[in-house]
Amino acid sequence: MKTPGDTGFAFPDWAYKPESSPGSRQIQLWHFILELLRKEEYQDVIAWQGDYGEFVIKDPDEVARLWGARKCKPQMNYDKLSRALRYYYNKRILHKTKGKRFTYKFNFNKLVLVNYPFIDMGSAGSGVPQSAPPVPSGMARGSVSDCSDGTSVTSELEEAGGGGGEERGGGGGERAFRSLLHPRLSHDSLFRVYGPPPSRPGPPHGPPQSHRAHPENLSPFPVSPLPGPGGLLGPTLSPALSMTPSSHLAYTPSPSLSPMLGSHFSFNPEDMKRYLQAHTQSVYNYHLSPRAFLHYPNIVIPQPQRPSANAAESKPPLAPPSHAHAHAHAHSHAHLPLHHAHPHGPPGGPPEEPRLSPFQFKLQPPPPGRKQRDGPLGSSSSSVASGSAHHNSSSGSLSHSGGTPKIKVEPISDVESEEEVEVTDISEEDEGDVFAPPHHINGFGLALVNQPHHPPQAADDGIVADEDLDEDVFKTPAAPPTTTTTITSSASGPSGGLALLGLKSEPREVGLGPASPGGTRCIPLKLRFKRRWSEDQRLEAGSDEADDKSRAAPEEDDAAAAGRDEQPGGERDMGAFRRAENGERCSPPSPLVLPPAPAQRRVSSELQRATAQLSLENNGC
DNA sequence: CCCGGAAGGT
DNA sequence: ACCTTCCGGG
Repeated sequence: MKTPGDTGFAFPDWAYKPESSPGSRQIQLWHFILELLRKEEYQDVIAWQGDYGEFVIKDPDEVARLWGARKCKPQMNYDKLSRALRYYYNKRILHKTKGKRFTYKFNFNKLVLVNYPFIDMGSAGSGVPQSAPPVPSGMARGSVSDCSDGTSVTSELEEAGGGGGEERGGGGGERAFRSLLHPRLSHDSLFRVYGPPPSRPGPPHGPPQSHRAHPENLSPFPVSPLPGPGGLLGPTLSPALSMTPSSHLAYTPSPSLSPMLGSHFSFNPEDMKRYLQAHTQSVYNYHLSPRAFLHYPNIVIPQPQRPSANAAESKPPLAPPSHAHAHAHAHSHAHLPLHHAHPHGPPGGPPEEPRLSPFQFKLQPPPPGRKQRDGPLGSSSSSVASGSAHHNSSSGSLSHSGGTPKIKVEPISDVESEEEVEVTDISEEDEGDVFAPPHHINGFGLALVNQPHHPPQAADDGIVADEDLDEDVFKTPAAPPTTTTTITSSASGPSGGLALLGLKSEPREVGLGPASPGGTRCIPLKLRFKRRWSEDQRLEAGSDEADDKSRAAPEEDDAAAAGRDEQPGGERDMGAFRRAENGERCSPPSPLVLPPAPAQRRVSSELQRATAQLSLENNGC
């Protein structure tokens, strides 16, 4: 298969780097796409379709026009826009779904937003049913504390599901969890679950095509773009992420959203803590690699535990009971289906005001898989394919070597292959400063998550040897361990900074206690990481991109989806661009935002929020 | 259509 | 960095 090299695994930096501070940067195309995807108004123009993260541009000219409007480039057209999209291939943000016209797919596999868990990819509307992640308190417990290391996510999950949920009484919810947690099922289940969107309730415009969708749902992997006989999936759903079902679960979207929206940021340590907690949990829950923490190296995250206090009521989400179907809830590990969603379908709904989103992602290119031409001279291309290599070690975070000519390597077929992770940056950051500037935190990033699927040892598929993978992984940068260590050790005072939570958290906090039995529990951290990583890799490898055809193995992808829309009204062409709205987008120094978030939201919710945040509504050229 | 190189802009 | 423009090739 692919070379080991590709192990990659990790998430690309770009995914992670928040960058842009609130006001600053310009909107990026992928953000914009995501934004459009999340709004129902644009369903006829661009919509999720098929696979997770896959979307189709139904009206290329319109999309181009919108983009051009946003960027004030009237000359924009699909040809140009598509060129820009192609650049994303290299960055791995997107890839093309071969065989389908105007169809692309976000490469969010396993990506989760980490830094700011607020993404909202969900549907737009108001409440996306799925949006909320359950994460009841129980989850929380599970998540982090399970084992001493935080790493043992897996077990946690299991536990949660099986054991103890407090929630059980809730009825269906429990089930859902289980599935979620179930290691094996997890992926499959995940996928299948949401298939049926409740069919958009009130599709304002939407054509009801969705019905057929189901057949596919079952299959974990929709697999290729072609859904097979049937064809497409529900149009509105966003494949990208699955949200949790949650209707029953009580998760509350918590106010967090609001905060962001409101634009108030707070700097309090408390808030920070919460935020961090949330983050942590997310990480744990989703099995993020430790790197996820890198962003805040010095911070220690408090343990997630406090469940719910707030959660309870803040947003009434959704959930019309009725439609929610059983399937729907299932899992969520990573994906949420989003879109469609409005519970009530408020097409006309009152437009909420638009908010701006302060944050944006910044991307960075991961691996250079590409080549660039050497020089003008033309050494005619040597195509060396060598490949292997990649950077070596250390740290240098940046490649200082200026001169090295790059070889053009063809990316091995695709995406998957390379991902090298650049650890470097991490290290940089970690080590770099202890005190991270506060704003550092701003921004959210994406991180890869592992899905829990299999228990550590079992490699069902037999895809790859774990060890090998591990090695690769580790080899890359050695950071992980280090990181871990660092984190752990650093516990610091709250004052200026928060302390990072050690990976290991104590169980007691959560209250979970010993309940967990998992087998893994006591594995050393390192091992765990390794395992986890291995798994990840394995998954990734498998999954990859073959979207077209190859993928048989299930994986999970997540994608982003859209989230709540903020203004339904007609923004469509006209108004939107022109109106000045608050114009706040530029908030300057924003410190950080701290959402009170309940900590445990799942990815989906995270994504949702983030998206929301992204709201790129800028206008005004 | 789709792919990417190249040059240029911000 | 991230496109935007242009363009030859498949």
